[in-house]
Formats: sequence, C-alpha cells, structure tokens
Amino acid sequence: MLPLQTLRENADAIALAMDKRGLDARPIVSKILNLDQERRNLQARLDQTLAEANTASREIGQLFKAGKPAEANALKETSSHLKAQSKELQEQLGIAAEALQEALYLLPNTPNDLVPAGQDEADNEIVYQWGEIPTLEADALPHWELAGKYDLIDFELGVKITGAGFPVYKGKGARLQRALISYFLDRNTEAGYQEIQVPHLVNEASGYGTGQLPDKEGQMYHVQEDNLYLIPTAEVPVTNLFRDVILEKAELPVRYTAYTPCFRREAGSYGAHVRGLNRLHQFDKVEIVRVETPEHSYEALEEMVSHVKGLLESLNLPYRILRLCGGDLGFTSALTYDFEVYSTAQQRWLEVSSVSNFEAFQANRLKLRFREGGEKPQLAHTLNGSALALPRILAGLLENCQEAGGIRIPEVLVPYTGFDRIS
RNA sequence: GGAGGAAUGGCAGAGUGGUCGAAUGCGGCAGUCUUGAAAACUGUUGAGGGUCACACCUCCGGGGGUUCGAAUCCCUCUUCCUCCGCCA
Repeated sequence: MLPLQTLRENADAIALAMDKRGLDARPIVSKILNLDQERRNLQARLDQTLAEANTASREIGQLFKAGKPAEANALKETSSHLKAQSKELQEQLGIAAEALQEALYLLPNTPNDLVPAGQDEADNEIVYQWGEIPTLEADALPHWELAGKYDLIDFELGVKITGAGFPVYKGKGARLQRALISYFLDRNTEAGYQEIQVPHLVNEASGYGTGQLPDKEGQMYHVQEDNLYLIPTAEVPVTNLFRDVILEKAELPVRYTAYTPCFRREAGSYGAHVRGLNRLHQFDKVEIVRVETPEHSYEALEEMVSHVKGLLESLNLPYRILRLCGGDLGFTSALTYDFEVYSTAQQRWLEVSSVSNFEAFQANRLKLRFREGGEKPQLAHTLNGSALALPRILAGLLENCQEAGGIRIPEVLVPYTGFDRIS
C-alpha cells in the first residue's frame, strides 16, 4: 500500500512508472485522490460537529454543577441533535474510508527507475552471470531420477501421506537438506543477520501486513477453524514482527535471518516444469529480512545481492541475476533481483532466490516507522531475499555435480553433511 | 476444556460518569551546575487525522451499547495471570 502522502505529491510520476507494469494506474490513482478528498471533507465536518457536541456537553456539566438544571436540560436537546448528526457523518466517513482503503489495496508498488518496462519474464533483464555450465556425460539424469537412484527423495511416499508436492527426504537426502539449512544460516549470521525462529502459522493481520492479503488469498493454505494461514515464506512472520512498531533510528538497520518451511498452494501450476523439486507445496527456505532507512535501502539491496552471490559461488553453482521487468515484478516490490541456477540436466534456469526492496509499501501497511530524536516518526523501508530456497538448489547440486557413479558434495557443505559423496 | 482475576502512555502505576490525553515514579531528551562526568535541580517527553501555522478531532486491548457526556457503566471478542483438567 503506497502512502497517501506520496500519492498526493507524486501522482503523475507514479502513474507513469506504473506503465512499466503494463498497468494504467491513472483511473485508480485519481479515484484514490478523489476518495481521499472526500474522506477529508467528511472528516472535517465530523470534527466540527463533534467539537460543538463536546462544548455543549461540557456546558451541561457546568450548568448542573451551578444548579441550573432547566438550562442544562435545554442544552441536552442541542447535544442530542448534534449527536444524531455526527452519527450520520460517521457512517459516511466509514464508507468513504473503506472505499479509499480498498482502492489503495488495489494499487501495486511503484517500480523503481531501474525496472525495465516489459510484459513478462521474457522481458526481464539479465544483469549478471557467473560460473561455467558443466558438460555432463551423455547419460546425465535429471534430479528426480537421481533422487530415486540414490534413494534421497521419495515423491510417491509424500503423495501417499499428503499429496503431490510434498516430498519425503531420506537418508543422505535428508541430511543434505539439514546441511544446507545450517550452512545458509551460518553464512547469513556471519554476514550480520541475526538468526530467529518464528511461527509457521500467522493470523490475518500478518497476511495483510506484508501484502499476501487480500491480494493472494488463494495462494496460502488457510486453517479455517482458527483463521490462521500457513506461511508461504518467512518474510511474513519476520517482517510482521515489526507491525505497529516505532524504532529508534539507532536501532536500524535490522537484519534477520530465519529458516522456515514454506507452504504454497500453487493453484494453477501444472506440467513438466513442475516436476520433481521444481515446484512444491511445501519446501524449505532460509530468508533474510532487513529494515532500513529510506536513504540506505538501495545500498542494502545491493549488499543482499552480493551476499546471495557469495552463497551461490561457494556452492559453485552457475547462476545469473535478472532484474525483473515491470510485468513480472511482484505486487509489493519496487525492485527485485531474481537469482537463477542453471540446471544442467534439465537445461533450464531455476529460480533460487528473489531479493526485493519494498520501500515503504509494506511499512505503510505494517505501520513500521522509525524516529530520530524528537522528530516525527517516518516510514521505514523493508527488504527481503531468499538466502536460499532449498529445493532448486538441491536440484542444481544433484544435477550439476553428478559424475560417474555418484554425486560430489561441494566442499563447503562437507563439514555439515559429514560425507563428501553420494553414491 | 472448566473456574476466577486482569488489560491505562517506553516501563511501572493512579484514576469507578463531567476540561482526563490521563496523577505520580522510572526511563528518554534539553538545560543549569561541573574542567568533564555523576548527583542534584529546572523544563520537556505518546500516536494518528487536520491546518501555512494554530484551532480542532480521534485513540486508555479490539468491536458494539447506555448517556447530553465514558478510561470509568453494560454486552461481546481477544490476550495475559492464577487454580483445576489434559498433554509434547
């Protein structure tokens, strides 16, 4: 949700930037501005009425004290009338405020200047590429076959106990998962992110706070009984730690890292591209989240990008970085870099990380602010990124590190796995 | 799950119908004093809306109600505490 103040001051520039999303925001922006004006007019009238009512009430009190009940009772009538009036205004105001809120919810974040215009993923801009794509033997296998061959992952068992997209990791496969989680958490901690463990279910308010609701209602698993949502990413609980929080500027930046499983309904995804680990309903991810001042948020984004680069390079996975175009940019993001690892056996790039700056978009919903000295609180900027999502990393590792008769474990992981080869 | 109690400003804690946005203490900030610091003293110190700035309006866990008037009374939800039950 864009801050109203920003919209009032930069309506034209915002609408122009939204064009890059392929969205003509002009109608909704002007609707918002009109509703805002209407809301303010109503608010002013209501305030005026309430002020009069307050004055009358005070006078009534004083008249009673002064022993003038007749005059007091006469004033009561005025007061009652004002009250009725204010109730009506209150209702109108409520309607206007709700309409305004709904309109604001419909408007995505303003793309940063760097965001290229474009329709879809084909228009994303490749800004960086690293590593050599290994040449594999002719009989190289995709990861889902490797997983079966070495008994690392059992997809059928997952289907049996839950359903498609809920794999069961076994033996060295399970150990490798745990190793990756520990490794990522350790690296993130070394880079200054504080490890934190958060709930895997969140309430409705948290869903709204980070923007999953009302937008992506159908993408989350919903526990009706208690009205809780299974988290689609650690971003939701971690960022919501700061809902309704005013930080001192000295407390910034905030840097957290958290491992959580992630649950996604992925309604509407089918086909060969969702095979194996490519797309799951439950997967593991280590996330990094930052809260920054507006001046530093883009610097922070760059830092996060280079941190993720370091992780991938340490695993020796060939990757590229995409700057998402307007059409592919998430609803809440102002600028996003996607990291893709080359999956050699599948001969395609797999997204393993997404690093974004949300500027004040989430903070505005969250009411996450910071304050310096006696200054008025102002909205902070929030950022997050995957560091990293496990399944496709695992897919990449299995496929790219396969050799005759086994799979080689990257050196940095060996202290965590306790083995250097799967065979 | 059952029975009681509670929820007030950054924290602690008064306030049971009429200038209460709210005493007091602690903390924070500024100043006096000091070579500097501490102590002491003085002042200041919630958020949002609104305004050029004032005025003014809203907020005492959330929602609703009673009343001319609610932090204070009623209903309801949530959360926390104590006891009982159950339990990793």
